Amino acid sequence: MPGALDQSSRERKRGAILRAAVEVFAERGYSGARVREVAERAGVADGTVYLYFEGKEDLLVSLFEENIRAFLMRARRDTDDVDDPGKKLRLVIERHLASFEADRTLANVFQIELRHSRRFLRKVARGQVAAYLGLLKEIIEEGVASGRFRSDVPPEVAARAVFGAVDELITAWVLAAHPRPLGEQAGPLLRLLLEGLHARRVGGNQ
Amino acid sequence: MPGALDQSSRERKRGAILRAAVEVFAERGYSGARVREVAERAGVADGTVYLYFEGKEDLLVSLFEENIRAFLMRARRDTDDVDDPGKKLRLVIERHLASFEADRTLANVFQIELRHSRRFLRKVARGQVAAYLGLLKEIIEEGVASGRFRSDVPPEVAARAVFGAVDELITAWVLAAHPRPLGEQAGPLLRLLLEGLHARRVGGNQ
Amino acid sequence: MPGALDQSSRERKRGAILRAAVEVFAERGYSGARVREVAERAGVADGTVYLYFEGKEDLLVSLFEENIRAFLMRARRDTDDVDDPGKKLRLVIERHLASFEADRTLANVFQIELRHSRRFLRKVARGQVAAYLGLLKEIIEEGVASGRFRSDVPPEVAARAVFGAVDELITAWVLAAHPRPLGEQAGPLLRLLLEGLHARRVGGNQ
Amino acid sequence: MPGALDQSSRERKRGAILRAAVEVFAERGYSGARVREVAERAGVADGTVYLYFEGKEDLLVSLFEENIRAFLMRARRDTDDVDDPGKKLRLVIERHLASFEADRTLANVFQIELRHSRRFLRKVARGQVAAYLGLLKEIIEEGVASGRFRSDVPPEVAARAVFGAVDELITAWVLAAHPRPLGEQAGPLLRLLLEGLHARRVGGNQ
DNA sequence: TATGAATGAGGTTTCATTCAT
DNA sequence: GATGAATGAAACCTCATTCAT
Repeated sequence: MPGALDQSSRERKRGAILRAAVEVFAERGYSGARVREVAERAGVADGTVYLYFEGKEDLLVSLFEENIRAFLMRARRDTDDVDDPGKKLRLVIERHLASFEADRTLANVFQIELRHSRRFLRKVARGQVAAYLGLLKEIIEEGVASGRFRSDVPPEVAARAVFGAVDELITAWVLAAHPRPLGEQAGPLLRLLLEGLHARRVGGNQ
Repeated sequence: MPGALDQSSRERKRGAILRAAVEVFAERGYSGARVREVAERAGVADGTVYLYFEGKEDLLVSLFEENIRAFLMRARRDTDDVDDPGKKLRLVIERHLASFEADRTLANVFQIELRHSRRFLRKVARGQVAAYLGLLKEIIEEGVASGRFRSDVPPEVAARAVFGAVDELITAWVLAAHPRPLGEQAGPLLRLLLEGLHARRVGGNQ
Repeated sequence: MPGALDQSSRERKRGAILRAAVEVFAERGYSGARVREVAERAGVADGTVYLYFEGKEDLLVSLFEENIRAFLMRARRDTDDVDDPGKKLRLVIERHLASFEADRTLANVFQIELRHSRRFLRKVARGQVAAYLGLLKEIIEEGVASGRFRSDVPPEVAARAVFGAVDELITAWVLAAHPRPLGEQAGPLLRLLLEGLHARRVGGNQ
Repeated sequence: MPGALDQSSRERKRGAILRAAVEVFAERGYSGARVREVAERAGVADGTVYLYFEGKEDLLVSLFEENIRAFLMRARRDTDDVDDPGKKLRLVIERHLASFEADRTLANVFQIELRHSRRFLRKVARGQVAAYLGLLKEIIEEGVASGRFRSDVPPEVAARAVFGAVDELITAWVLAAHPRPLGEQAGPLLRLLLEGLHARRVGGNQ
């Protein structure tokens, strides 16, 4: 089958371009990034990028979708055979934080470059992020249904608040010159979200 | 002093340009916005914009700084003679939500365009946003000191989480086609942040 | 006569603007010079410059015309009661070199900024420079008529060559980081122009 | 290597752009010239100019450097096997005049546009023009060493004077509405430079 | 499939000049 | 006369994308 490229070779090249894109986006920002530089680092010609992706923005979209899809799969697997919704939330958030802590370059792109325009933000918000919010909401709904979570906070609002809190911690970590480990912040954050700010009387909190 | 402009006249024109800028940024996004269009809507010549601002970016910076400064002043005034830190938090967050709900166009610019690049995000994060986070942190520290807030969540982390949760709700509201009133969400959000997700037994919280 | 400005006051202001212009042109070059800076240094408002000059270019024209007119008057007075055309040439060239050596800032403007465009160069070439070339030509023609200068070099060509040689020495002096005094070069230059490069036998020239 | 351009094809396009640039600079002057017009005349897109040159100024620099380099090579070849320094000078000057007479458009650019700013003038003066002055100086030094040229005119000064005289004749020719052939002026000019203005006794000059 | 030369749209900013006061 | 705020034209260059080879 001359001329035809086997799947794995295609995938390998595609992956190389995507990895180069993460680097360049992280270093130069989305609008500062040149397609040419992505191509160079991936070891292909400018035009080749367009054989694998629709354009510069598609690079960002693909980057995002593929990573978040993988994250969601792992998150769902993590929580599948857990019953306690509080524990589920803990597992998801810990994975969320850990995923980014493991790759600050990628975190940079996710927390910052991904949000560079309204159009893009909308696209992102409606796609995989909505799925992630959906997962959070499901967990919270389960919690409410089982009576473990309070029912006077709409799961929709709670899910967003949880997401926002985690997201903000990560953004701060990405922007900081000398960030403190994200993992350290999971415990306090969960205490806050699950137990609230108020001090409890005797026997206190968790 | 012929030729010289009195202060109020200057301020009026400056304000007109700034308001035009909010509109254009909201409609077209920061990079899609043209200085010419801002000038047109403000009823001045292109060059006049540069008599009042250093450039396109300064338009965004000024917009941001001036609005957040005003917000912070009001927030501090709101809370100055309140003792209960929980109530303080409530007042600040309510004002935060209300400020944006009052001007969706401005909200759009704040939640989205202001974050269009890392450089800008950093600038923003270090300036007035840091001051806002500082206010939240102060309130939380007071709460911890008085024993009303739990001490096992570092105020730094709590402040960021609170900010992130509020910020995310606003962003969702800005992006939504048919958003539900932000004001409605203040109550549940505060319940979540102050009391936590966990249900309390009889006589519980609130 | 209220409202009317006496002549001397007008002249004083005009002179101040012109002097400021020389400085600014010398420092920033013609196209780099801002009318505003000229006005500032002269201590007047931007618009005032236009009450005394037609515009930026007229500043340069006036600068040039007035200086060269003065130079020509002095040169003619210097040579009026000299008979020897060789000596006349010497006096004119020495004054030319000395005039610039006395004011390097002005020299800078004359040798460089004055030539910034074809249109300007033409205007300059046809005006006072033509008068200067005319003076040189007259002297040479006298020399030819009196048999002291050779007749096989058209005075027109000779005048231009003389001017070009002097002009080039001055330009080099203006551009040099550590220039040698211009005065030193008058002697050798005149020997070359009057006697030529060829060595003479015994008792030769000079 | 699909997509790659062979050398000659590159050179052809580069040459076309350079030729177009000479025309446009000559017609409109450096600052009046638009890159777009250069591109149009060369039959390429605006952006293509930037694939071959760094920018508008590089167009002028390249123009200059390449032409003067070629001129210098020819001049050195012309004089290589000539002994008499007077004859050498004649050959160089004749070539200098002839080169420009052959291309008035190019002459225009060289005599006028090339000198449009101090920065540029310096760059030009330090590069290939310095090499040309060096050639003239060498010839004169040889003449002095061999006793044929007088030793009381520093070769440095003589070289500049010679250059200035030639340069001025060319500039006049470029600016003139109805110029007289440059070639005609070589003889008188050389007589002046080699023999001087003074008439010689019996048997005269040359 | 891969290449990379070519394309060409697109916009901020400066600054000489004007003119209402 | 003097001021200085306002005007608005004008153009270089970049870079995502295309397409002939």
